[in-house]
Parts: sequence; C-alpha cells; structure tokens
Amino acid sequence: MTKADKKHIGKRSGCPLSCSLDLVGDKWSLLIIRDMMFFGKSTYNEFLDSSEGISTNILSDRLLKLTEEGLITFSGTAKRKKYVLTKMGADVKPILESIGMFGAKYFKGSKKYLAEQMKDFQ
Amino acid sequence: MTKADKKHIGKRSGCPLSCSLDLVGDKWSLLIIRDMMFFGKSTYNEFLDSSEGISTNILSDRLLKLTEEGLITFSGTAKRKKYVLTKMGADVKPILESIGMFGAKYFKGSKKYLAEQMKDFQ
DNA sequence: GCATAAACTTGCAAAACGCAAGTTTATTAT
DNA sequence: ATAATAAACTTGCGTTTTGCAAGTTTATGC
Repeated sequence: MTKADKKHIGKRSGCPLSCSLDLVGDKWSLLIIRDMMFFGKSTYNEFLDSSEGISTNILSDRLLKLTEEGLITFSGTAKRKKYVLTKMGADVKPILESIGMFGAKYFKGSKKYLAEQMKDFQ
Repeated sequence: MTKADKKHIGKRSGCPLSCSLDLVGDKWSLLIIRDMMFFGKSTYNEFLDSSEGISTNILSDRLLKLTEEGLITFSGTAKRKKYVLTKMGADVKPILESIGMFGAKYFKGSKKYLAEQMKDFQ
C-alpha cells in the first residue's frame, strides 16, 4: 500500500486495528457512542450536556463522520433529529466495555462516577 | 469537576472510558502497544518500520507519554533502548482484541493483512 | 578510524481543536 | 398572534497537534 493509496482511501494500513482507529481513534467519537448506548441519549443537545464538555463544532463534525461511516443514523426533521446506533454502531459495545474495564481498574474514582451517572439515568 | 480542575489533572471527567481515552485515545498509541504485544517489537526503529508510517517526532512523543503514564518502560542505554510493556500496558490486551475483532468484521482485506503479518513475524 | 545505524531533535507548514458568538427554524408561553 | 425560548447547527479565529524533511549525537561493525 503506497502513501498515495493510503491518503486516497483514508487508511494507514490494512490492519484491522489501524482501520478501526482511523474511524473512532479520537477523543470524542467513542464518548458519543457511549452516551447513546449506555445513557440513552439521542439528540444534539443531550450530547452537548456530557460532563466532558465537547464543543459544538466538534460535535457536529463527529455526528456527520459517524453517520458517513455507518455507525449511526438519524430520524426526524433537520431541526429535530434523533440519532440512533446502526448494527455497526452497536457492535462497538465490546470496545467500550474493554476500555471501560481498563479505566475502572486504573483510575481511582471512576467507579464513583459510574454510580453517579446511573443514579441520574435511572 | 470544574474546567480548571480538568485542565489541571488532564482529565475531562471521571468516567473510566473518558479517562482511558485521555491516555490512549489517539491514532498512534495503541498501534505502538500492538507492535510490542503482537509483533514482538521493542526498539525505536522497529516501531518506525510499521506499515502505518509513524513520523519520528510523533513516535518520540508517544514513547515518552506512554512511559510517563506507566504503560511501558525501557531497559538498556539511552542510545540502545529496549521498550517493554508494564503490567498496565499488558492489561491493554482486551482493548486491542475487541477493536481488532471489530475491524476484522467490518474491513474487507484486514484478515489477509493479518495473515501476511504473521508470516513475516514467525 | 570510517561508515553505518540507533535514537532522537528541530523547523516549519498544514490540519485539527477549542471557544465564543451568531444563525435559522420550531416549539412553547402569554 | 406574538414573543420568547430552544434545537441544531455554522462561522471566525487563535492555539495546539500533526506530518514531513533534515539535521544531530553517540554507538557499533568492518
């Protein structure tokens, strides 16, 4: 795979790990999927509310990219969108779980955080 | 957690997923760990050789950060370093596996890539 | 002792990010 | 009916991160 090829198809290599990271290997995409999968969020403003504080332009960008990549879709009108996970998006679950387990092991206080979130969520 | 707090401790929230992404949520860190864990790589130039083509300054930066964060260490002299995974680094394995499984499912050709890599590795 | 290699560092241009403010259409309240 | 509020963005701009090429320093091999 030449450098031009890589640029053209937007992949750095054929490695399954590398290809996946080209999709969701940033600091926000997986958090949006987390909010949909575990906290039942589906609208722009719900995503904005997350405790991590994503900015509006980045959120727009990620919702568009995740849609183009086939991880999410939406229903409703342009001004009242409801985003939902596709099958591909739902298949991200084991990734979130393994990263979450790692975090729960190595970051003190993160279990407390989960308890808080679940209380709000019901 | 206030915005100043977040900046100070370098975390966006207490969420275990978010905390983990603050460490390895970029396009290169997990590939370096992959190279150590699955392809037996341990030196700077071995990492440089990967098919994804990481640039030298980014590799330096990531090796330093991964070391500071406790995921890797090194032995040997400054000019002949051998990097190894710590226990914390080894605990990243389920993350790599789940992302790899996802990639193998959704990216055609990535299985072929794996076969190639394993042939070279032996 | 000379050339090659390992492990970086530096400089600079391009891309991505973060923040604040503004825009447009839809719903809710009076 | 109209005014205010809210949803879902967009735009502008300064800062940070990335990518690429070239250079540096010390160690090894011949």
